[in-house]
Amino acid sequence: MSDHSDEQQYDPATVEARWQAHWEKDKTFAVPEEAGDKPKFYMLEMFPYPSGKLHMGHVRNYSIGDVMARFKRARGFDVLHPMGWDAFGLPAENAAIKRGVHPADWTYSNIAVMRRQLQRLGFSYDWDRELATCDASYYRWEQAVFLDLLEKGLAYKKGGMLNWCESCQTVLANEQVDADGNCWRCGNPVIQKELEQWYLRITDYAQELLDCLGSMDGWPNAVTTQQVGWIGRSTGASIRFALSGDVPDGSDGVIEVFTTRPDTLYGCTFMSLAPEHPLTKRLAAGTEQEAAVNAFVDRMGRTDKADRTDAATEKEGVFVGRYAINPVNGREVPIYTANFVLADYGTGAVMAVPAHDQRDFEFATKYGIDKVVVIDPPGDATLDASTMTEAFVEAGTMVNSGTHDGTANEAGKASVIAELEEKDAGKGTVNFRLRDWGISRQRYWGAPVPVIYCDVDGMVPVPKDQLPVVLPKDVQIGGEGGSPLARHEAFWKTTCPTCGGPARRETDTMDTFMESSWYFMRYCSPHYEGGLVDPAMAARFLPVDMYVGGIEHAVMHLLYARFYTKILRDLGHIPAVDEPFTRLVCQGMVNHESYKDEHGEWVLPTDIDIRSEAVTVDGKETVVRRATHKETGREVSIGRIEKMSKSKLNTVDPETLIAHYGADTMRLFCLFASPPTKDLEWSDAGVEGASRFIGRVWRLVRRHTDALGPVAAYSGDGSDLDSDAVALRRAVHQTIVRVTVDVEERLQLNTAIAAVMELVNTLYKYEAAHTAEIGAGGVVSSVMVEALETVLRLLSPFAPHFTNELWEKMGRADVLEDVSWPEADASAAADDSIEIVVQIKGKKRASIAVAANADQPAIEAAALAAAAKWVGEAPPRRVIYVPGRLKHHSRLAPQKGVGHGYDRCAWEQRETRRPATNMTSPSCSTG
RNA sequence: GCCGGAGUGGCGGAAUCGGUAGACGCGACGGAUUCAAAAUCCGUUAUCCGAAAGGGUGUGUGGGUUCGAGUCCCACCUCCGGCACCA
Repeated sequence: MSDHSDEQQYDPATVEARWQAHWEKDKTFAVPEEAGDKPKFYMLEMFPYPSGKLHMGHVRNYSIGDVMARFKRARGFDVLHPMGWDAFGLPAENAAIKRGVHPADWTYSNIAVMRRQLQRLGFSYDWDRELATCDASYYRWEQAVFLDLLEKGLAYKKGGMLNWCESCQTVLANEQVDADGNCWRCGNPVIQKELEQWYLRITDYAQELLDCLGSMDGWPNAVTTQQVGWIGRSTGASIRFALSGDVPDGSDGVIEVFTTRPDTLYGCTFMSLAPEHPLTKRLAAGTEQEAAVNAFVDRMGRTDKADRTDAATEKEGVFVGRYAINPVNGREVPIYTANFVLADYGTGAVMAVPAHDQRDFEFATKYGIDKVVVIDPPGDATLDASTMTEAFVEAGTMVNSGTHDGTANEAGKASVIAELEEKDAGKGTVNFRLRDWGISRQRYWGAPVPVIYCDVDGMVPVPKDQLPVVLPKDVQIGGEGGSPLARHEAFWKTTCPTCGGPARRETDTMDTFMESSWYFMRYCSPHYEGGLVDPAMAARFLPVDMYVGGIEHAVMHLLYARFYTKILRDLGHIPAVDEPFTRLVCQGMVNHESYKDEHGEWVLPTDIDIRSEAVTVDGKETVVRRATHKETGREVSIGRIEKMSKSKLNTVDPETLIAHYGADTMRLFCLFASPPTKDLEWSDAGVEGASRFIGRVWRLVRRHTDALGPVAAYSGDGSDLDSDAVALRRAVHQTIVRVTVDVEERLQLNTAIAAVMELVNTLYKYEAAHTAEIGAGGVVSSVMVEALETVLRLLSPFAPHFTNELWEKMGRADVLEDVSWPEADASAAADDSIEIVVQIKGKKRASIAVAANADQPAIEAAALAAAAKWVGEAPPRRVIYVPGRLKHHSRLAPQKGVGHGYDRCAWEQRETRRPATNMTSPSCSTG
């Protein structure tokens, strides 16, 4: 009610709106057109899918990025910090089916909502660079690149068994099927379906994609190791086995296998083909096995791939009725087809060595096939195939292997390959687990593949001057299956660019990961008409210096984007860029407690009341949190802390919280509650704490602006200050160092905020002890102003609204976005007195305060005196002096003029303390 | 099974190069202010023994290296993430 308290009370809604309007009007975050003297910094966060509204994960992701963008700006960089929309994709189509909204309308209205939410959070984006991947002005360049890839043979069409999601009605790339064989997006089971589709030859780049990982120091280990595993390089040999007997139709009489164990070739006793291998049925044709093989292959074709390739599935197979000849020992081995052999890895055929491969062992045991030992364990032991219970897969010495006998098996790999090469029956080779990237999607809401089919000329690329192939808006989107484009005659009916005759357009659209593979390039020159990126702007801004996003994209988006970067480099668009993202930060998940009622149903956090109760358990008093339902009053059980998800009803809505607390509070909480790379546990009490801190700073600054009016910050050398003021300045300048290191080097934003909180606590104490002096307007006032200004400057990247408001209230004419990052004054930050901890045998026994410039003998003397009680009369046997140890700054106490421990002195006096007669110290001896 | 990551007070988390474990925040408790409450401000808060001074114990478990270990080494346990019949 009183005007004074209103003035002291911080009102986020009005203050934040004011600054957001200012940034928008002023285009504060636009990058200068021309590159000047400043270095560039390209700060990027993964752009969102416009699903409807922001969730907490977005708030956290973008808060982290915004701190870095604003910090780098203050550090003197030209910061490129764009935002846009990953706007193609299935949810738009599903919404259309469910609610009758057109995907475009749904998408653009979601974008409008989410853009407003982002602006409401005060992020420092250059909105003039905003892009949406569903705009034809964006995807036309993707289509142009596709045509280049087609020309170079890097894009091709191939039929085969594909991952198909029945629920999404489309194919999926291998990366998009999770470990349980479910769709990455909808979670429904993925089945196999025979289809033709478009692929990009990512396998051509497998080696480079792998090689570069080794030097990508700015990426988290978790991501690079995942990518290494996904690429899955293995070295071995390809070996040609000739068929025994007459050669069946359609075969050149040879079956090639890939193995990583050429050293076991002499132990090969059969061969296994994938059921889908082109020779499987042909080999069986005309033999008495024909019917059995056909039945087996057909049955496998109907079996779910996830089940078939589950390691727990029992191995089974059928003899195909023919034999192959082992090229090194001439042994005739039976050929089987087996369920566990994968058609799309290696050649789809494997040589089987049951004694040294567990899968082959199980298969051979089941079907009574010979086992031949060719590797014996190190030492004198020899293996007996008839008594083995499992395959011997470890290193050993080669036996039964002709001239290789006695060779260590590792060396034998090379010598067997040499023998194969000599006999022209094989060679050393490398295989990758990575498969080509399937990019066709049988859906509407994506970028059309720019290709036309003509009965006369076959597949004809759309001429570049006819791009873009625009996605038509007037489509019938229904759930009846098949792509809406395939039912849209005006779209697919066209004429052949070559012969002018009637032709049909490709109705597949591209995987949305295509768009997200190069959007960061388009941001460099989003309105450029001459190509996908203006070469000058690409040269100026690429690569991205820091990229922040979720780890769920470790092998999908992040692998595709790396591949696409290399493609575009080789096409000449970005000649100097090998890798897109110099530093990658994967932020942790946002988690929240989950709640269930007595029926085991999930309950919303907003529907319950939580209270703490003191209870006595086993005579010990502890605090227990209990929850009750607001409406029913029934007890609700507090469950595990889980990732926020709609299904568990444990989400919190950013919009509501922003309306209540303001953007600064939300940002501060997200950044303070845990370091960026770790999971964050949502806590309403924690949000309150962040809000309280802002209020605390607000009141502190307002008290002084009211009392003092504009006062210049202290600029002297400290010689005119008393010890308390010197100590205060020391705290200020030490905080500058801490925050700078935490943000710039460690990306430890939580401790950066904690450091400012400490400084604010110190200021409160100083204020209480020196009210009169501060109000007097003299040098002490200016020291206080220096401190307050520093707090605002250090806090501005985290909470830019209220800091700007206070900056203005302090009488500053500029805005914090134009104020450079504070520089610490080394002499002001230096301690005059430091605390030394004295350890005896590693235990802390005393601590002494010494002058910062005290030399070692003086410190040792003081330490000895302080530790006299422990050392006794005899001199210590050994003194360890550890200079220059910076310890945490937690014990700052400016009023007392006590510094903090930079040095340490440890004492050891093993023998003198414990006489040799002490039997409990056998290791001691009298010197 | 293989590959990553993590385990620290009642809770979220600090501890930068092997050198004072528990910064900062939350919660709790006490005090000030208030008619009262909220808000705010101040203080206490790992644990055990002790009136205190002081001391013992303590970073998932068990060993080891070191004057000294949350931090390094060895062997485990638990949880999270990824991959998994890739020959």
